[in-house]
Amino acid sequence: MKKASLKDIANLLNMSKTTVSFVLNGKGDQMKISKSTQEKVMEAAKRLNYQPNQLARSLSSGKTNTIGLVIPNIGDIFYAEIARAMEKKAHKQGYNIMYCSSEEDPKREAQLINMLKARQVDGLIIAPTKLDKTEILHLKKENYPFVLIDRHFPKLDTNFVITDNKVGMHKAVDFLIKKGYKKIAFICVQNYLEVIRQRFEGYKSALRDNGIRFSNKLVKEIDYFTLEQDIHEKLYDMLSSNREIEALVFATNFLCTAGLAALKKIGLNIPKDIAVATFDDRALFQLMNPGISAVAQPTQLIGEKALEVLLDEINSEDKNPQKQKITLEPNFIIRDSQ
Amino acid sequence: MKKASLKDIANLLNMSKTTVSFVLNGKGDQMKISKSTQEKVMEAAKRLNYQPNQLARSLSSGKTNTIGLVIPNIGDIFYAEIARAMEKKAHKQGYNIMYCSSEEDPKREAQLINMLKARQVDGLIIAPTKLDKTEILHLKKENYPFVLIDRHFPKLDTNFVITDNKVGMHKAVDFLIKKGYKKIAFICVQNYLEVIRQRFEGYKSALRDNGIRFSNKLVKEIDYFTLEQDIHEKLYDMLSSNREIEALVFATNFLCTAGLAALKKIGLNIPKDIAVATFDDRALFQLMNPGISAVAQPTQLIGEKALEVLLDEINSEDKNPQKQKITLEPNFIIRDSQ
DNA sequence: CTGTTAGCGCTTTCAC
DNA sequence: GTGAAAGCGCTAACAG
Repeated sequence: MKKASLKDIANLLNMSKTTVSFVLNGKGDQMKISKSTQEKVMEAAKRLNYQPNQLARSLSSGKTNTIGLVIPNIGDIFYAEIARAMEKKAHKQGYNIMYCSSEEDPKREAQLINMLKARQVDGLIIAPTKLDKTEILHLKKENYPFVLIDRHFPKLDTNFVITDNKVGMHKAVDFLIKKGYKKIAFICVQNYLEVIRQRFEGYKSALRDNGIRFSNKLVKEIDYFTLEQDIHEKLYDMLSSNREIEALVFATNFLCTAGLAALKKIGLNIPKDIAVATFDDRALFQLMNPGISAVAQPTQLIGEKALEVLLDEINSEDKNPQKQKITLEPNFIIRDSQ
Repeated sequence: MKKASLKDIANLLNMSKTTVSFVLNGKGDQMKISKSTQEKVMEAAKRLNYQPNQLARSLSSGKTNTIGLVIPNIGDIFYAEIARAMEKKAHKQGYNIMYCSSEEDPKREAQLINMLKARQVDGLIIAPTKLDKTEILHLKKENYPFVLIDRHFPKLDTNFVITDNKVGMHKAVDFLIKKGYKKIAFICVQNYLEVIRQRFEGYKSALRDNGIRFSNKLVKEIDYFTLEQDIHEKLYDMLSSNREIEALVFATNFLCTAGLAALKKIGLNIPKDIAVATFDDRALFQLMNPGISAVAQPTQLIGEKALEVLLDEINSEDKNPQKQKITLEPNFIIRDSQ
């Protein structure tokens, strides 16, 4: 049997589509449609198993009640958690999320954004992959509602929800120092993004606040593409030429996992031989032995806030409302790695 | 500036929408539209930054080129990998995936399926949460194209792509036994699905094949909703009251991660004090120390196959084609946890 | 080669 | 209280 449409049920009941539409949209009373008519409509709808066609509805109303989410990688638990929190909240407000994973590919990201726009999503939430702003500038120019998460462009006036990378790293390093560690090395990636730069700032400021002199020798930049090997070499060199290094702070979770593997190979014991802390928490760090202390970002809050900001903008009367710039504070989770 | 529509560019060029539509859809040559006209159209489209409205297009054509994917949990890497493989393949064929996570809630699942249908997705791929078949029966009755993954209903004639759970678990347990372990406990969830039942079968058949007597005492059912706590208590009870248990086999990856955390708290060393193996692999299990041996499902294949089957059905001339039932064989990956 | 026209299924204004 | 009719933006059969 073919799917029933508004028209079908109108025909069946010898009424107009208008009436049926009103009733089905709960505007029956408001439009003063008689109880009996309303009942007939509801009954027929149920009997025909009527399901409104969202496409038609959206085309007509100009609203899809869908928001698009573009993240670099669904497989990454960090983004998965954000997505989940967002979805839950969205659902409560009658919105659906359309997730897309750009797989860290800027081209794919651009495609996805366009696909979502073509599908007329009411707004976008994006964790941009690259420093390439063109796509974002486009959205801005078109006045398309969107909010950036995780990463943002300091010079652009856009909505964003990020975590305070500097503060997070400061917390970690400060804690180590208070624990008595003084020679603390900072391990990061080469050619780093804004995010990493801020973490670096946090590292330096923690040293400064505690009266410890910063030394460039304690900073190691690792090549992302030969991660495992490079980190092993650099750590080995640094640790054997500089016996006094007491702690390692990693700028990202993947650096930490690679670094831990390297330490294991080198034969160093945590925390006996060397202390460790990292930015970005992972289930792994909790399960490991010893547990690795980590700066955890408030993923749930990020997801919820981002959605909130977006819906604010979507539902705003103001055509071009003030952009909301939200920076959340991360937590340092203390485990047994120092 | 308002978004440009087909009509806008037709008006601008003093042509009909038809012509413009044909050109923009690449049917220009086929419709023998003059080169000059085509160029004019393309140029205007570019200049106006024309982006077709998919809603309108789909409403008119009856095709959305979107397929809906309903999984129990995006946060689960198992589904994330399936989704990713599927997405990649879909993209190549010009389809988009709309992911939805039911959060293991049957009500939510039903809602999502209906939402996706309302959005006129061309087909559905579903990892059903529960044993309640009503939603699935509905789809079947309506002849809506869909394929089940991961879990299925043996008695229903539907497309599905699953892995052979029994064989997978048999491989794991058999390996442990061959390694010399005899007292092997099976840890699963309460109220389990068909999937778990099959894994349980695999466990029992491996014991049987090796002449080991099955004991109910070695089976622990954990409450999904208080996982962490419950698994800790039950493992603690079991292991302290039954010192001879030599190995733990987990029925799912989340049971295993929770179980490992519990073992760590209890203070047991793997594999010295106790051996471990699990169904479902995760990156985590490889990174950990020791690496955890695991039955790996061919997630990528599942994703690709499921999509293939679905597209077959969608594009089939036959209104009610033969259902494809695909069972893939999992691998047991040996690491250092025994 | 290009234009006219009738939908797709729904919303909503205006009229009776 | 209810209906007619104009659109939303696009496709595609048909006409010329």
